[in-house]
Amino acid sequence: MRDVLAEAAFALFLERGFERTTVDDIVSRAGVGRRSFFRYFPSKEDAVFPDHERCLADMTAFLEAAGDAEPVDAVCDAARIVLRMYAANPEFSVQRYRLTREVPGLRTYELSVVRRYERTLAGYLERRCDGARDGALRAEVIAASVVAAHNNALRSWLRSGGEGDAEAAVDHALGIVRETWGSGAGRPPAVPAADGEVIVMVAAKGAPMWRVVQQIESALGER
Amino acid sequence: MRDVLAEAAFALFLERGFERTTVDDIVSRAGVGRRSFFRYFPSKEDAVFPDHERCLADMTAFLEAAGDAEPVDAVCDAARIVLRMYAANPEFSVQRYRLTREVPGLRTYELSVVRRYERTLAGYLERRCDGARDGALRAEVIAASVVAAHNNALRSWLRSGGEGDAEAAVDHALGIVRETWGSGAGRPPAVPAADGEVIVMVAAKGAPMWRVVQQIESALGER
DNA sequence: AGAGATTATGGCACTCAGTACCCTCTGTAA
DNA sequence: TTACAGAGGGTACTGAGTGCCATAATCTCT
Repeated sequence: MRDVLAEAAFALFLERGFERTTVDDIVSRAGVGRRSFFRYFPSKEDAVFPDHERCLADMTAFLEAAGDAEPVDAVCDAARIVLRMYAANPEFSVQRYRLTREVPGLRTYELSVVRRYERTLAGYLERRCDGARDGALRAEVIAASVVAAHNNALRSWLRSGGEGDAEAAVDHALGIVRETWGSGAGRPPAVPAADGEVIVMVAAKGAPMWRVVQQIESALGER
Repeated sequence: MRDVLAEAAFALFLERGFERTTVDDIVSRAGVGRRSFFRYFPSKEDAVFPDHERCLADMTAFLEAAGDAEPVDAVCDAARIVLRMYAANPEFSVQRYRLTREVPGLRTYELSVVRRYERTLAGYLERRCDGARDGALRAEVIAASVVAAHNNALRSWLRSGGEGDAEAAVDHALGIVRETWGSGAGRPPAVPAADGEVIVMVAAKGAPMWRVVQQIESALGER
């Protein structure tokens, strides 16, 4: 029944637009009572995102099971759960994206959903950084970075009409975040016992941090 | 008149709560017609944030005038404009914060406002990184980081009841972002001509990037 | 099977935000 | 004075969302 309603709603939204479709239109197409609509969806907007609630639960469960994995890696992997939900139905996702772009009410609704993902990630990071200096701050900033990177890649995939490899695009975007916030987010693990190998780096004074990191990483990669 | 309405609305929201206050209540306290309310505020929520529109315009103007300042510094300074708006009326800001925490509709509205700030910052960064590798992606991630850091500090100041130095808290939070995304965001400037001074760093293989950056910075700071 | 309880669904009436349309009042220019 | 413009006010309407109750389907226990 939930599915019937969501399908009827989405079809009508595509035909006449979101705002020019009333709840009465939806329930009459679905052949159910008006009251039932609000039993399954607290608002008209919810019918456009019928699967986010479950996805959020998946993400929460994933992070609870994440154990002692590297925290930034864990939240990046958690973000990929969302991507996979979109990628599972490319046509639907693309149509919904176009709809959302045009309807301010849906944009706002989507923001509130994204915020919940972000809070979930930040909460996990905060737990993992418990007690570290600026733990909560770092957790929120990293979560925001992960979400922004994920959404940037996701949206450009959606804008392209669902062509190309969404996973690869998101991997690349998240790669930048991981490079930057690396494995030191939160409780910095003790520097692992080196096997004697060291890096010697020479950089000009005033060189931007970002370049420094890149140079170190490429040096590590070339070995 | 706008001010009269906003004041009447806010007073009632504090007394009875946001949802239990109707627009009719507001206009009758303000002594104006119902229709006039919607002339000044497109929605009931807007009456709670009467100054964001102007603040957004200020931010846009600031960034337009920013010229060739270091981009990350510029967006951090732009974010401080928002802080100053809050800090200008601590009592009001704190009360509004408490109200917003409790009313889902206001939280959502606030998200849409925050998003507009973020888009403004990201747009500026994108223009400044024009053509750089992953320019748009970096711009969005940096903007999200700045907003998250700013909001984290702002909110903890608001939670404390407006005590303490908000500017200092935000400076510290933004400092972390600047350390991280440094002056390399976007079009990385040519490494400045060094005056012969170099840094030599030794780190264990596998050391987290974040620690590496910290060590370099503390070495720079100790000189 | 059948009484009783529980749950899903439908219907009705209501509140209230937001909008379209039109009216009045006030000030200004010719 | 008339012509006009623009700010404010009033009325009626649409449509989302809610509370309440009636009804049908399903489950449970004996």
